[in-house]
Amino acid sequence: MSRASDQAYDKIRAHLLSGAVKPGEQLTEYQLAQVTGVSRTPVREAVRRLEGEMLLVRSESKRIFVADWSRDDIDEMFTLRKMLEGHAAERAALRLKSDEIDRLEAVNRELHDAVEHDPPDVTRFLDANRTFHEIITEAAHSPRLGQVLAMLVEAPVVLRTARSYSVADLEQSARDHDELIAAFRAGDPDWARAVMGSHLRRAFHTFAGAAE
Amino acid sequence: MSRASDQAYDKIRAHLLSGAVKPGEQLTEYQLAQVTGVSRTPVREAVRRLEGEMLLVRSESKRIFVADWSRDDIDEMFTLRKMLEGHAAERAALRLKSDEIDRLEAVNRELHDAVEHDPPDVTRFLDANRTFHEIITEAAHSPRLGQVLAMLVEAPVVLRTARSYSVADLEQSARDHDELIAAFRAGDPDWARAVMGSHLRRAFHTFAGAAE
DNA sequence: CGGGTATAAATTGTATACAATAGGAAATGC
DNA sequence: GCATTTCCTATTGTATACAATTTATACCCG
Repeated sequence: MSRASDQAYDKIRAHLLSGAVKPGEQLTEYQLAQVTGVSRTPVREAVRRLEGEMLLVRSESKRIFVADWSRDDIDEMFTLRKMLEGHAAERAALRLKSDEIDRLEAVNRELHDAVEHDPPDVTRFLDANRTFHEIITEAAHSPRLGQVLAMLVEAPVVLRTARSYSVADLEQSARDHDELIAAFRAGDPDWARAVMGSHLRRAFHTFAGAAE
Repeated sequence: MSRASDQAYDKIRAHLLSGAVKPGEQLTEYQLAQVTGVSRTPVREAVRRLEGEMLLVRSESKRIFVADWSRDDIDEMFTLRKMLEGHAAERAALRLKSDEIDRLEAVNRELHDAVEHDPPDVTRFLDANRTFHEIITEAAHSPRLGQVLAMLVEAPVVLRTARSYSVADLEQSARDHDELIAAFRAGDPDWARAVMGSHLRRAFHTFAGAAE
């Protein structure tokens, strides 16, 4: 994509995920143009993208607001992710080559490290986690699945500042990934789907706690 | 919705679905601005939306092309729809009130009429079909599911000009809908999901024939 | 001729000015 | 004092000019 609108997208997204702006808060194109240092034109494109990812929403009168997620919203979203990522895991189990699984293992080692750090490095955890899931989605060789998931995956992360991740949750996530890798090595699609399902359901309860 | 960008969206979309432009064909913003009668600015927004719905794609160098769907693409898309609309049907079976089911019946009568017309009125069929599925998605009360499905549902219709719908296919579709309505009346989510699954799989084979 | 390079054309990307619209505040009437 | 209308301001929407980038063409040299 274009340079300025990408820049705007990255900056606005980072801004939202940093927690510097609160859910429900209004944003204006002008304001975002100031912050990102580009004109309103590319800002508009970035905003549209972020709307697509449901990090921003528009009021009836087209004003821009930071998305505000209810517990039901989060439940719904994880239900969809469970379906779609479960499917992705199934396909990945049938397609992943051993060197790709090696890569998953490397990413998950990184993730383990982030968890064992004191205090746990949540940002590094989230980055590694994202990469881990992206590799699986990628391996499913299903471009539309990838596109659809892209708009679902990041959304709840906007809430991350609202909660303190418990070390136990992070550790369990890392262990889920370990088991997922085992399922991939075994080439067992049913196993992979099942692990992915429980992994995401647990994640839901972690996030849901933050939205009460 | 008389905003220029909405106008542009509707016109471009209709243009694509009319079959006036062929899959793989390049379009330019300037050209689309001429056709739609608005400036490039709203055209760009419309194009971005249609990209999101995967009716348009961009080359590596950001040029705009009419999406070209392979048989595998269509398969993948119907697989995703089966998952997501199956889920929607399940939820709808638990939530639909009898007056809403009445409405589904009315829409499906319209659909039957379109099929029995000689020759079958494919446009009316597709409109009624879209409405039918929208009511179900709506009844699922899952906004994100709705958003995700919106980008999947229309896409293969761009291929419709490439095939002649067989009357048998259309009739079977109408009967599938009848059975779906029965499942809703019974309030049986499993039945609803199963019918939706076979309905969409059949639809896949219908469309897949067009993409060979 | 063929290949590579310079040049022109086509296309998308960005900034900015202005238009349209919605929201809020002030003024008015009762 | 409260509701309603009017006007002003804030915000989004559109057109257009220009910049950047990519593709196509023409040209030169071997």
